[in-house]
Amino acid sequence: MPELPEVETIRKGIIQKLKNKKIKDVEIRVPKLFIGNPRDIIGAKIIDAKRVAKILEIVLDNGFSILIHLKMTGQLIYKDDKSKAVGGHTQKIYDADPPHAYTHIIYTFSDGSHLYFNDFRKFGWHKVVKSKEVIKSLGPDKFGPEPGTKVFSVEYLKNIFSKTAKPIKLVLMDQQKIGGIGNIYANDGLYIAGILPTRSAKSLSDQEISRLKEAIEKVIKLGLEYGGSSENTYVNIEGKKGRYMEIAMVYQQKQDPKGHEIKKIQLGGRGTFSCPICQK
DNA sequence: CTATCTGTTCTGAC
DNA sequence: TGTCAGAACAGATA
Repeated sequence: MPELPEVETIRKGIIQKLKNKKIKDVEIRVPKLFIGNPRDIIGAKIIDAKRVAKILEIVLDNGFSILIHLKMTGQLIYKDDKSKAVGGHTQKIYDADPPHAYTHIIYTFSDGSHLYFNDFRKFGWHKVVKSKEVIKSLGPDKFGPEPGTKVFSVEYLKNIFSKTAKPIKLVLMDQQKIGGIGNIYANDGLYIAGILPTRSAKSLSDQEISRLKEAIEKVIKLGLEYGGSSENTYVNIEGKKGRYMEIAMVYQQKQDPKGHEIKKIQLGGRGTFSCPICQK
């Protein structure tokens, strides 16, 4: 599932492809993944797409929004009647042209085009809520500031880090404290900053915190530039993969860019990668 | 075949 | 109230 750069890439795609489209119908094949009343969105027009951390919000012209979380393996793929979403020859069903066995929700627009939601693990969800109640429905204090915003300052980080002895990597991935960072960018961000993922958050010096802030913002920016990471199933709205993994420094790598051997451990149940030479 | 991974986050036990 | 394993699910990989 996407992290901030992946979701942001999809958000841009939605604006590009879906703006001003009218929802004619929605087919819900797996009811548990769709929360809310489909009647609230049928006949409405898409006017905007926003993002809260890793959650997408599709804004409609009738006062409702569709919130979408893709979790680990969710995909949103847009197809008009003539285009093929996924080019070329594919062996796996999951990479095939939707709809297929893992397509769980299908939006049909009045011009005959479709938006397909695929998710083979079925962790993701769609939820219809009033646009005004988006924050309320997600939980007002559930998302910390996002990298790249004014609130995401060295001062803010100093404050939250000083309060916990947990490994720094877990704090970076805690959505309540910081919004949008997942496993890939946490690993690579710490590498760029030269800080070991296991370090206790409160042990970071002011200088390290400032380095970490810059590193996180840099790695998120790289993710955006490369259209996200496609280690496994992530694709953008046109069904294309992102290229961040081509430049990933430690995440899922055997060696860092300098040829040092990377050490892999488990931290909070997640694969954690670091270079014992470059990170202290 | 078995064990262990996987871009996330919520829940329930202690 | 904080922390942590396990759950939700369906593969792929060694």
